[in-house]
Amino acid sequence: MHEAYDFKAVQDKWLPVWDKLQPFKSGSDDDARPKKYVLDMFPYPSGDLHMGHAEAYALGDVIARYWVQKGFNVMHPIGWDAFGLPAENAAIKRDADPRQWTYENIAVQKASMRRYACSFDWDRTLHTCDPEYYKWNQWLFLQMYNKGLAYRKDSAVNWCPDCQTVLANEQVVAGLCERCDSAVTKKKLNQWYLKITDYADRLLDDMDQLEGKWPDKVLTMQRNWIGRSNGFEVKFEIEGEADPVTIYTTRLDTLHGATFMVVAADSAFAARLASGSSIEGEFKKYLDSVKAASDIDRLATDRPKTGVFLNRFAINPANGERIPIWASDYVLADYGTGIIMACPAHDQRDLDFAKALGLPIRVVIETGEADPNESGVATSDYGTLINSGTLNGLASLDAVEKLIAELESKKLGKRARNYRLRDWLISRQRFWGTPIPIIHCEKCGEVPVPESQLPVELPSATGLDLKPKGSSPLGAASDWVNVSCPKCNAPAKRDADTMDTFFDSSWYYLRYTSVDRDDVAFDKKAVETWLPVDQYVGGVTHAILHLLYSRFFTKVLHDLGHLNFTEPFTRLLNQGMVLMDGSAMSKSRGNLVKLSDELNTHGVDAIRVALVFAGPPEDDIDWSDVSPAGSLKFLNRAWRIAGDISSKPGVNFKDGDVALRKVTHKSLNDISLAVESFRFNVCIARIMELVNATRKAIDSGCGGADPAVREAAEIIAIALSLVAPYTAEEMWEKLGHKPAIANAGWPVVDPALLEDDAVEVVLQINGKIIDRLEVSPSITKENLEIAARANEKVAAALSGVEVKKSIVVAPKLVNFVI
RNA sequence: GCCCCUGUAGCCCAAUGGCAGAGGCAUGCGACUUAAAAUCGCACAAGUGUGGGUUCGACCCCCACCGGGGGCACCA
Repeated sequence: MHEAYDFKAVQDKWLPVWDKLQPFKSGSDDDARPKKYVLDMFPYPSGDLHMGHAEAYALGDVIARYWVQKGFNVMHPIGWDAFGLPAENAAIKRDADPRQWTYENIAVQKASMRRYACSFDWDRTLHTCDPEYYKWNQWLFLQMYNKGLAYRKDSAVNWCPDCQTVLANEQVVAGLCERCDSAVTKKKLNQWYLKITDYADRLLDDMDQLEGKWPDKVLTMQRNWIGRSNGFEVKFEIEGEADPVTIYTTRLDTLHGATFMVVAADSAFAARLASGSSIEGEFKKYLDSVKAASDIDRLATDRPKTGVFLNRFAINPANGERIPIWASDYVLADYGTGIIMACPAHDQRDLDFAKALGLPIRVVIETGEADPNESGVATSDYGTLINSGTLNGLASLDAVEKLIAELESKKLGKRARNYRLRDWLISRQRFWGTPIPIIHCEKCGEVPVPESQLPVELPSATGLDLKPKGSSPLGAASDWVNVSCPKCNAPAKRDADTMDTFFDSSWYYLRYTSVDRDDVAFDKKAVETWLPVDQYVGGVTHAILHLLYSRFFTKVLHDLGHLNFTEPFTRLLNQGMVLMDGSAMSKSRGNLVKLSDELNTHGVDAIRVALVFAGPPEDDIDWSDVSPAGSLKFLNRAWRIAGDISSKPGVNFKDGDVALRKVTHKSLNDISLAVESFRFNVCIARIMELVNATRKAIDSGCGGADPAVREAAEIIAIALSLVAPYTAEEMWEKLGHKPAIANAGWPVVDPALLEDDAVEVVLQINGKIIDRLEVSPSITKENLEIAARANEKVAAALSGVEVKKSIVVAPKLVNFVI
């Protein structure tokens, strides 16, 4: 009778030992070993860790621990994304300082991570809410400010009425606040922006080097988000205006079909065209109705088109035609020039508008499809030009070339590009974030805080009303906000807004290299040693926001001379979500599975194994399909093997049972391949297989004293150390070794043992299997065919018939076509 | 509406174009037990969503459709 495996005792036994040995402390910058930087997305400290964290960190851990075993100098750090609204909301509820809530939660999560046995280097950790960290946010902001990459402007911004703060475009999902699901409205405000649009082309083009290393899904999402469009700008004269206006189109070939012009109703240009004219009242009424509509209304695609005629006319430069100008909300003020030429026959939106308001529709491209006048469906394919004067008969693309040449020579048009991407709005009217290091002086205007005065620390929250009210709570901290101008010493005020917390996370991966430095954001040599990140692991929820911003920051810092690379994350793994009964776990849904409960019931290792084994890492896991009890059973079986080994450590494995050794080395080979290709579920299946084979060898094969059995057990322990570190360490001790198994080294596969003595070859006639044959794996094609023809059943089938073709794949199959 | 991913035993999942099954869960039977749980052993099952095509040969490649998931959705 075996003693029972007591996971609780094993956990309590090894944790303090590892704390002392620190098996995952990364080496210094001049370590001779090749480096690997494995990075998990850092958590937001809202309460304790949950199932999603458990999965993500288990996966990252497999990778980090594997490279440690392989002898790499691995850096695997963790920190906390510690600024943000939840801390502030919790503080408001409890009338406390957000600091307290945040640091308490960090302590809770850190303790959980230690128990969860994450292979983090605890000497490299950071909290973005520490002044030692956000000082460098401010420094970075000023670097960008000095380069003109951070600027202020007035514009209608996304406003969340619930959070009482502005949102970046990326934080608005289908018209709703991504955080609280409130309907987002527009508000005219003066705000800080980062000029990410300057980097649009590079952000797009550099994705070529990420191809195959990042999930296609993420690359596609980023490409869509940037939304580069290649087209043309064309100037149109306006009757009664001195200067022509410019429109943007991707379909220059349809220029002759432009039967009207539409300007964005909420643009300054529309207001100017309307002002003082007879339709001004009507226009204002329309504009008011447009402004009242929420984003959700605007986004409804089946919404009927509306607009108002501005009683003005433009001249189509292609044919001199006088076309009416309308204002409508289906044209966006902040894309292109906010003015379009409308070609209803070949653009569905324009067609819908023309039909709704009774405007002419002229087909100018013959595509062979039904006439849009009758079908109501715009024909958007390229084709042959008609109704287009001298261009008639030309193919679309030829017409474009001819037109652009003419327009260019008359300075009426040129090739142009547009992007869906907008500049990144970073100011937030909240307390718990990085203060923007700018002082507003009546005389000098915006004055950057001198570098020597950084950080601009947040004042104490005591006495401040943190409740959202549309302006930053910092504005009320009079001791803090009132300062003298660094330039002229006159009384001035600090900028009271704080930065979007995505600013914090856009460069934290650089800071890990230099957490103990207070004189620089990051040490150049350390960064050049460790970066770029070799493997980044995190949720697909950050496919656009965080990953796009981080790529942007890396390029900016590169251009400023601080980095020698332009992409921060070489490889990216997106783990799936952990669901319960088909939907995301949440307290309100009542389907929340508490991680701490599961850990108490089944132990850390069993939970880690269960999560990793549940399926491919990028797939969602349904917890109702997961069996932590089954995982614990498996760990038990593995652990018992260590107790059944009766040979001494150091015994020569070469003297062991060859059959088992072959299984062992085949498994080892498969395990390595599976880990390196992120098929961690397969990796565990292979370990299970090896455990089963070893069990059999002990019970009914070569027995527990055979060196091959020890070899198998040691390889099981080391492979298991990637996923189930406690069980592995316990096995390692039982096998007579000293801790830590994390540093045992990855066993080397003996290629000679991967060769089978004999393999089974399939014999087919016309693709149908008629027999099997045992042959040597090194058999030649010729010999295999001879052997196949000699087979009784084959010979019988082939006798008297003509073999049209024989396919011989050594050493797998022979197929005779008759 | 457009684009992408996906569909294999009751369930989760494996299978460089070459014997559909590696592993697990669940289930059934047996061993141990006074009994049960745990444990151990054995067994069970699909012809790969549907219809075409390419190929000597297709879960794998191509086309269409169906179901599931995701992204984009007035960006001219």
